[in-house]
Amino acid sequence: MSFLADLGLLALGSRLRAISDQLYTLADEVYRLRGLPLQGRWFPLLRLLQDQGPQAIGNIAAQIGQTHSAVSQLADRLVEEGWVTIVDDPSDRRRRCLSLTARARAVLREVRPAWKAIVQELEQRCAAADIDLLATLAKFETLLDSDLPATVVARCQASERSRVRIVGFDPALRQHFYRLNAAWLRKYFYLEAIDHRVLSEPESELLAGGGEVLFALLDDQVIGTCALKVESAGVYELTKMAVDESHQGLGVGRRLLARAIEVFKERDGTTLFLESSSRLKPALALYESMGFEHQAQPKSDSHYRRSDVYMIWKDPGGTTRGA
Amino acid sequence: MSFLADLGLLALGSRLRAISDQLYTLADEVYRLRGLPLQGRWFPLLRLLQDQGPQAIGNIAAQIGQTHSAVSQLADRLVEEGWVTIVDDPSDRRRRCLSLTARARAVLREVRPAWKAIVQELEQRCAAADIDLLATLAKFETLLDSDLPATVVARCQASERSRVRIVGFDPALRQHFYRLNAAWLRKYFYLEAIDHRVLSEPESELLAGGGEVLFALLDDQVIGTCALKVESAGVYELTKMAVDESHQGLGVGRRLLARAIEVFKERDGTTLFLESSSRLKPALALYESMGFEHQAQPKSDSHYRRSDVYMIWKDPGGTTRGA
DNA sequence: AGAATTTATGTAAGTGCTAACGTAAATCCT
DNA sequence: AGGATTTACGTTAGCACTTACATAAATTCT
Repeated sequence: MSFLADLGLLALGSRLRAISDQLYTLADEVYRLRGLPLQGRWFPLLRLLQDQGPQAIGNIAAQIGQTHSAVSQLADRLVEEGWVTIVDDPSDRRRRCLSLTARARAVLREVRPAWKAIVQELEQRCAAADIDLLATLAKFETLLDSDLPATVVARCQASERSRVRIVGFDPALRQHFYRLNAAWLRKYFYLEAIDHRVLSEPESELLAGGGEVLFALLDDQVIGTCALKVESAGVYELTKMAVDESHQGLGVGRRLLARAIEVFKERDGTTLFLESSSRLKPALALYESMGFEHQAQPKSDSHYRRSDVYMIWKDPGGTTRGA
Repeated sequence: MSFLADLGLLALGSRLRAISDQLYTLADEVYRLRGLPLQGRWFPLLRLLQDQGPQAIGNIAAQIGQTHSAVSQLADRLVEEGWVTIVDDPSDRRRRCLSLTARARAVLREVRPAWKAIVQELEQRCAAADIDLLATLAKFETLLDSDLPATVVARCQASERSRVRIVGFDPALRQHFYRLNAAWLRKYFYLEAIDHRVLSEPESELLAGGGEVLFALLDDQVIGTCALKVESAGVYELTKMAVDESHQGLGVGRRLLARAIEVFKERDGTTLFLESSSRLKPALALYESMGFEHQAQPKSDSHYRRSDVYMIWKDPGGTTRGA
């Protein structure tokens, strides 16, 4: 069991559930020893009826934090065992009001001292251990209220963002250059012959001519890539940009692009262009934000049938973004 | 839901269970958003296998605080879904060791950042709320360890003891004089004719002759009774002593007896005797401890067929016990 | 070494709860 | 007023877990 404790906040669910079960069996054991024909799990419902009089099922469910189904089923059982009766609400014939039987009220009067004893004993032990569990729990509950999952996921992404590195070509990663590009090409279009050739042999098709292939790594995982191809002296094409679908939204594309532009500048390129498709809205938005400008007429000698967009990079001045 | 909070420590079980469920759905939601094919409930098992290598089922159960059945069933499911494999332990052919598949290990590597994000977010929020939930919980867990139910029941009894009052005869309680005595008589013997007469009409049979009938009340509930009957001038018989079965162990009998002796003294009685049966060991022990002494030969003119014990009270001196 | 006990696990049945669906009654909307 | 929506509840199926029992292997005890 100490393993769960070692895991800390991660195993909190399991630990709390275990404590919860312990508390229920504590109550059951006390009831049994006192000869009270009661079950610990009935407590919230019975106590609610005792404190606040007859209640409709949905109402009870809301107050004790369970579903109406649970209350409905429990109610059936308690009726069977003679603890509550169900009367139809005359003012609203959908509702069924539960109320305690005389016997239940009598037993509950007898149970009261046991409840008191449980509370007192727990309070005393908590005081001795110098903890205020109720206050701590109350705060913790409110802290779970707001939109935790989204916040956690955002935190995940921030951490990933900081773990992403952009690196140059490495033969060991060649397969990923193919894999990442093939994935999106197959999704939106289809692989053309030229794609297959370039993706399979980046060394001869791109690097040999003075181009570059970049990879984005998340730890040791390849999640994105893009390439620069030399079309003619000083004229570079940005191409074969792809980011793994499950890692989009991390800004990987932007960083690949920024690095490609750096490379282009380092090599004193004169023109940087790209060809794309009007169907790829998010990609186009990225290109625009990085300084690419749409050209009125498409490139005359495009290699791709899918491309209907032609953009040329204009240096927007200062470094828009660091690496 | 605030109803549960109002109940404080009593509804702790329900609240903890609710929080536990919330935490599981938090984890599930995070996994879903990150595209991880994992369930929150698998975490303790998978994490254990990841941290400590292949483990036998019983071992796992002990570490994660569940039954072996639960682990066995979960294991079957995880095997079906390709997360773990089961290999028989060669050194002990009863054991089946679970170990992670390669795929599971890969996925778990990917999950790690999500775990980290969850922990960090919760830690941050806890810090902001100025609570140390883990420390509080750890203390609370140890505080549940020792024998709580028995302690609580003892506390109940102590409280009842302080709420017990001994009162004189009241016509409104006459039925209880019959009820309490009939209960034990039917259990150990049977009602003799004389019993029925005395129990039905205590006023004429006991009080009219200068006797007394005492009742023990727990709040407004009659849980014990006993009577003094005048046999002849100054000679009193202690009789019709009965304590409700579910309220024995509270010292009610002792207090009834003590009060009866007081009454006997107040009325300047000369002899106080009782008749009983050797079968009623606990009662005899009480009589002895209060100063009654066994007589060698039984009373010659006993009214009861069941009685084979005859005791006479000898004042042990100082007041043994207050009321 | 053989019998008795303990240990490790599987299986079946049951409990407490939820999600998802369905239905009747009430309410809202012109 | 009459149709659309909402509300209150029941029902079913399923999950996670438990208890109780069964069984085979290991261990202990003479």
